[in-house]
Amino acid sequence: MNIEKKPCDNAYLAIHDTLYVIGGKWKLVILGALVTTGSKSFGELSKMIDISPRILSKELRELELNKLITRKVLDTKPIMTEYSVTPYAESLRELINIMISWGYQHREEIKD
Amino acid sequence: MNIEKKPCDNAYLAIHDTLYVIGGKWKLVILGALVTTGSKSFGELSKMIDISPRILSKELRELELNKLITRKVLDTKPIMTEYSVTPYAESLRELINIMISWGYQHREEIKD
DNA sequence: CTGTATCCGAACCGATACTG
DNA sequence: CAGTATCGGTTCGGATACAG
Repeated sequence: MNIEKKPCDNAYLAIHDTLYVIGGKWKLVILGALVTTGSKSFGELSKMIDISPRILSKELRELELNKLITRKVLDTKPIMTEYSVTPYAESLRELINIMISWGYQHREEIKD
Repeated sequence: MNIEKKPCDNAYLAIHDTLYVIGGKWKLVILGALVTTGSKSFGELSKMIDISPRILSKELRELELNKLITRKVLDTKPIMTEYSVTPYAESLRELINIMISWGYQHREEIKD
């Protein structure tokens, strides 16, 4: 997907691309949680953002594929994992912060 | 929705709120088109971003409800419309610009 | 031209049970 | 604890025809 586009790509196509990577109901929420509160285990994330394991698993896999997070298996018993944002994901920090403040602000705006 | 949330809202909930307003496959693409290239008619938007009329209509209605765009009916024959971003939507311009540049940049990043 | 109505397949996603 | 398998419901969205 998003391949075979004309070279004369323009702005809204770039937005399309971005949405393809971090769009959907959960990816930015997950990244936001990791960015603002640091690395988390699978279970911590699951509770924190109230998402079912099936979906969380899928989303984390996709984020990892896009090099936005890393998965580390801890040598515990039973096994535990640790998900962290990559340095590359730092490039999204500004985007995430804007989303957060816009969310707060919009809730006020809509009160009418 | 997104009402009845606890007052101790936190970052990922704010992101959730933002995504509720401008999330989905099309809203930011539409806003991006309007922000970067100015007001457009229904048909222009439809061609520009390659979206079916049914979806476009629905998305525009929702954006209007959230006070992000305005719809103006022109006194032509046959009738035409003009969709524009509101001043309020300017608060999203920064977000949109980041999305655009991130989209371009990510395409490079992923080339491996 | 600007939408709406209908149809219908695809994607999404939540719950739950279960394996290692 | 971490994650997968299965199931089923809901939403999404594309195509098309059509009405004002």
